Amino acid sequence: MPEIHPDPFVALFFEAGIINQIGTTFLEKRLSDGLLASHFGVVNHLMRVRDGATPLELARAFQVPKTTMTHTLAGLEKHGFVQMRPNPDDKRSKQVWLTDAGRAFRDETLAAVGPIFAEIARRFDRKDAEDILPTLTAFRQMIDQLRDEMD
Amino acid sequence: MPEIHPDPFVALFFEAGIINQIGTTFLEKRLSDGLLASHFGVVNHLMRVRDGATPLELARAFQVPKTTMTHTLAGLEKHGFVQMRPNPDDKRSKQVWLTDAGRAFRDETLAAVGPIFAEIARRFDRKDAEDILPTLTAFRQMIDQLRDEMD
DNA sequence: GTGTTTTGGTTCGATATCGCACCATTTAGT
DNA sequence: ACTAAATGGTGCGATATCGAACCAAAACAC
Repeated sequence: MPEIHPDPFVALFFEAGIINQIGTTFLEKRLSDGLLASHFGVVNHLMRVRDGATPLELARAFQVPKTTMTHTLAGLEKHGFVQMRPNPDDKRSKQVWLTDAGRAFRDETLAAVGPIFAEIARRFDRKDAEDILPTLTAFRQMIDQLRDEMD
Repeated sequence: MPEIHPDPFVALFFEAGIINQIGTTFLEKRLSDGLLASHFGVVNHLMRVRDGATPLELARAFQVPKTTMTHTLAGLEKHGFVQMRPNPDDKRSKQVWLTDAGRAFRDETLAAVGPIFAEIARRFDRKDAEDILPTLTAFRQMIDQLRDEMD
């Protein structure tokens, strides 16, 4: 099943879909309770990009509808991983802050998936991955922009 | 929000997730009724890779659980886009065959998304996409293999 | 300043996704 | 052949996802 695509852009979307699917499965197999890849994604983002982000910023970062983010955040709050506070700059808005439990959750998850990434590094040339990354990121930014222009 | 990743493999999964998300949204905005990207994906696969594939083959091609594929196929059948027939080689199994309506659905959808890909091609160097594709595909194949070895 | 529009967020309902348990058939072991 | 294990598929239940409608606050008219 070679899955030959006439258009490289179509192929890009296809490969992204499969990689995402497999990556999500990898991650969720290592998570307990009712925790999902989306939960980890948000916690990770808060830790590495900006703690105290607003729900809408998070929704945009992951390109999901804001209703989806509301739901994900409710789950994180129920687990005690984040705390929602009012946004001092805008009374409509909120801020999402990590708790110690949230940081611990992130560390544990990273530890749990560590072996997978170690195995991936064993099987795939790290430099090859680094080489394609700038182009892939540029592509993502471009369609991101295109999406913004379309509503 | 630069979203800097320490590990290029992590970054690959991240970019794949966003690209998949945006691509799915692009596609589904152009679909009517209750039709989803997953429906189009299956029909497209049947047309371009192998008509008469079994449900399990399809599930593996898209790396989704077989229950998900059962559900997707039920939707396609309800729309009259595919027909399920018993597999003559294995009485447990089935074959999924496209109908004329299914082929028409695929053509209409391709026409509907055509302008998006035209715009993408206007904004991104096709050669750049072609250049990274082999590495991206190799990466996908590797994690695909890794996943198989892990259950 | 008052009315209009935009923006941040939630509620609600429909349905997609997926794990678990199950059945039927096929394959493997001996 | 006969049992055990593996495989293809479905039913069911829980929950994630997402669009539509909504509310409140903010930004923009003028």
